[in-house]
Amino acid sequence: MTRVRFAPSPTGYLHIGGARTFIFNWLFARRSGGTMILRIDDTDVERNTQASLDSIFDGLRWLDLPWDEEYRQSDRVGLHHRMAEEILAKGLAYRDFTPASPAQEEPSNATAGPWLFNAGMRDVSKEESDRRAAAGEAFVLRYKVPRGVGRDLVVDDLVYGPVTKAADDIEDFALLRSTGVPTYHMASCADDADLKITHILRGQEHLANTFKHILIFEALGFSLPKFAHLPLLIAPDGSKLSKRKHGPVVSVTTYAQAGFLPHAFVNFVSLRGWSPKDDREVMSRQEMIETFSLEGIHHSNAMVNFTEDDPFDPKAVWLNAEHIKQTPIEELAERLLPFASAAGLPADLCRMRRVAPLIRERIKLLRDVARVADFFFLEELAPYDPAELIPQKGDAAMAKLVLERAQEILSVAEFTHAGLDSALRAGAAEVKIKAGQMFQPIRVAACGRKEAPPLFETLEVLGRETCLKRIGRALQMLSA
RNA sequence: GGCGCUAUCGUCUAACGGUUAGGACGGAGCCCUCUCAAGGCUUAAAUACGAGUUCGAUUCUCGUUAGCGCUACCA
Repeated sequence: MTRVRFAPSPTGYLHIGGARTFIFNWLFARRSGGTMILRIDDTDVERNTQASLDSIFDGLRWLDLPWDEEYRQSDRVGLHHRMAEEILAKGLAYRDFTPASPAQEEPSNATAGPWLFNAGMRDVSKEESDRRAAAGEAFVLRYKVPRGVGRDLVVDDLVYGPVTKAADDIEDFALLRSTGVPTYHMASCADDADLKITHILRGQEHLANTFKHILIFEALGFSLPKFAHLPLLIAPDGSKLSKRKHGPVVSVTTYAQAGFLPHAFVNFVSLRGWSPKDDREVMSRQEMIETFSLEGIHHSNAMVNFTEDDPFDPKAVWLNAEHIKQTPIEELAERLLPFASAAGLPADLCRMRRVAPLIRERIKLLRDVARVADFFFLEELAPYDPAELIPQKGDAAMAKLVLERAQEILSVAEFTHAGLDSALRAGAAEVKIKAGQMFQPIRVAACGRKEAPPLFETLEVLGRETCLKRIGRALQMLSA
């Protein structure tokens, strides 16, 4: 039985890269009929925040890919300690009493060569080590990486193939901090083993850590899970996406708030670093589950494009538009409504159901509803330039003529697409102008701008009363 | 610095060792059209560099270069 997990640490909001790791795990689990586990890796007490935790849950719930089991590492420290003790008892770890030095935490100091271990500490006798520990001296528990025996470790990665690293190049990494809190490596491996995780799909930044994890599994006598590392998502500057460096543009919440459809986001993110290899791009959830496989995962990093003025990758926006076009009207209306309300429009679901079909292929993000459809909901049109009322190759007199004629027509015309179509075209013919010249002043009068959905449907939804009122207002503006 | 990973149009990607190196986004142009969209068509745009193996290399090997990641008592 396949068991996979997504294990975020609540040290920042959920970002695109994390979301993709979750999505790939989810897809892999669903594809294989396995179990998807969410595990909150909150061992870094210093940096954990409730806000981050909330952001992670908000983001994951928004994706709408439900998981099956949920754990929190802080509930399981007993287990981590037991396993760390076991490694120590087996003589595969040792206490390092070297005091923590801030200098050592700065990676920039490592230019002289790789740090591998603190000299002397590996060889402190068991008796002395026990005595100093019993006396209350602080220590870091470190894994005693086999040295000088020419041992090679190999990760048989499901994506990258066999990757080898000499044990001599691996530093004596920490298992327990001097505070007694288990490190990520310790806690993660202990939990993966205990939760019987079968496949670990995670970002490639962990590929190098995997050798340490193999050592831990080995020390504990557990069989290894399968590893599959994912190429990184990078920013336009080429660096790995990071909340600290790139800010809210990489946050899942930013996409949600802009009006991405959750599945469009999932679709977009899945296509960075994975390909169905058959040129398909717009895919349903079911299609993705059926198509997903580790074979399609690449080895090289994928870029997510965003700029100061445009936080969203054009491809993501395009995919969102495609999914919007495929969304049934009723569902679309429901999803649009909160965005209209948030923009301060007095929108209601009933009216939105009629507006949705008119804007469905005119919006790329749900929030566009406010920009594109405001005039459907506003009682009073926002001020606009009366010059807009003047048709192509026409003048103010023509605009006036058109609007007066429109007033007469719309007072009596049947307010349906067909009725308005024939009545307005006939009107244009009577005053001997082109249909386009007839339509523009009416459109601007009704919508307050030149760009709008097709005229007849628009008038129909607006209704006779509103149309006449707005045309009257436009006429006033022309004479003013 | 050490170790690891990677390298196809601007971006995402396709291509049993044999293709005019394909698709998509974005760009440009044309068509359609009551505006805006949507849609249709056309077009520009890539195998990082150098060797080797081979009848033949985007594909395999080596080197160079470049990028990224790891090198913490962060994950």
